[in-house]
Parts: sequence; C-alpha cells; structure tokens
Amino acid sequence: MDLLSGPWTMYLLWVLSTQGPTRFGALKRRIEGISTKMLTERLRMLEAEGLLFRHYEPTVPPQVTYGLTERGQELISVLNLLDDLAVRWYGDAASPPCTDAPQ
Amino acid sequence: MDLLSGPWTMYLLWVLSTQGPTRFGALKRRIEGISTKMLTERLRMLEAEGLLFRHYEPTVPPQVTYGLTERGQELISVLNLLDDLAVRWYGDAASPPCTDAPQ
DNA sequence: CTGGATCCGAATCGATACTG
DNA sequence: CAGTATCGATTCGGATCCAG
Repeated sequence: MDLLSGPWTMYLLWVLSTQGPTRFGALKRRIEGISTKMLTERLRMLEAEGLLFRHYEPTVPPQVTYGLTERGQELISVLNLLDDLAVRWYGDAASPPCTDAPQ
Repeated sequence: MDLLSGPWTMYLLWVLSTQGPTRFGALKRRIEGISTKMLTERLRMLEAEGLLFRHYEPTVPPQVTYGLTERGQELISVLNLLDDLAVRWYGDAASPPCTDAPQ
C-alpha cells in the first residue's frame, strides 16, 4: 500500500502498461507535469521493488528504457480491475488520458 | 488513483473490511498512529466518494459508526487481490495486522 | 539523453486546545 | 465521544544548475 500510495506511482505503471517499454524522455513527455526528480524517484523505487526493469544502452547519447517486469504485469492486472470500477463509477472521462496512437 | 493515494486511506478501508462497522474512537485506537485530523479527513473523503457511510446516533455521548458501502465492498475486493500479491511477494508478515479470529 | 545535487516555497500532517 | 480550529515543524516536490 505504501508503495502505491506515492504520487504518480500508479499512473506511471499504467503508462508503462499501455506503452510497453519506454525511454526516460518519452516517459517524461508522456506523463506531462511530472518533474525529472519525481520521475527518477518513482522509477528507482519501482525498480527496487522489482516491478520494472531498467535497460541501459551505453550509446552516445545513452538510451535508458524502462518496462514492466512480470511482477509489474501482475500488479497491472489489479490496477485494471481498479480501472473497471472507476469507469463504472465515474465513466470513461475519469480514465487516464490514454491518447496513445502507438504507430 | 488519487483517492487511494492518500495516506492511511487503503489501510482504513482495510480495517473497516475486517472489523465491520466501527465507531470513531475504535477506529482511532485500531489504526494506532493516526491523528484525529487525519482520520476525520480520510473518513470525510471516503464518505464523499460513497465508499463508506456515516451513522450518527445522537445519544449522550454521541455515537458515530462508519462502515463500508456497497461500493466500498467492491473496492475491498480489489484490495484483497492486492493483498494476495503482497503475501505472495513479501510473505504474510507484510500483511496488515489482521489479528482477527473471526470464528 | 539521462539523470544527480541543491535550494527553496508550498503543502501536509501532527499536536494541542477547545466545543457540543 | 466525536469531532473542529489553529499553529508550527516537517516534508515534499518543482525549478534550476550541472555532468557523463
């Protein structure tokens, strides 16, 4: 509970679940409003909990990709149920802005 | 998400789910560590969201009982799944102090 | 591009005192 | 018993600057 209670945490997981593995900058742009500090903190915490992985590619410039681990996926399935309730109670409008056109 | 992200929120719901309708003072004692202010805030918020009800009995002294609504129960079922994951990942020790012997 | 370090204002939260 | 009101310490989080 403490883990998920942090700001942006659930939303970050959610974004990763809809986008698949995503790079740091893309996440920052996608989440819009989150600060570098927050994003880094959340990513570190979730990584420490084994909910997501960090893939570092030492190119120039470096590329770092984050994605859900198996545990992360399991957690997402619970969050999906939560979303079902949210939709049922508040309607689709309450859903996160899933404006993804991933192509 | 914002709703559940608040401090004590999930735990409070959890306690109410294992105790059934509970009075203010009992909740405060049960949750141990929460301040009056926090508890009141959380209760108000959850009531406003229709997750729990407030029953006021104008006796002397007054008795106020809080309990889960139907919506609250639905949400608990999701939290239970979350608990399943927690137990699987961290073991029973990480569970809330569910020291209930319901028989 | 991906962060780490620092500073500082804003929001939070607990403790306390008080009421019906 | 069940809160409300206020105040002050603390924490939090964003902005900024810097580096590999």
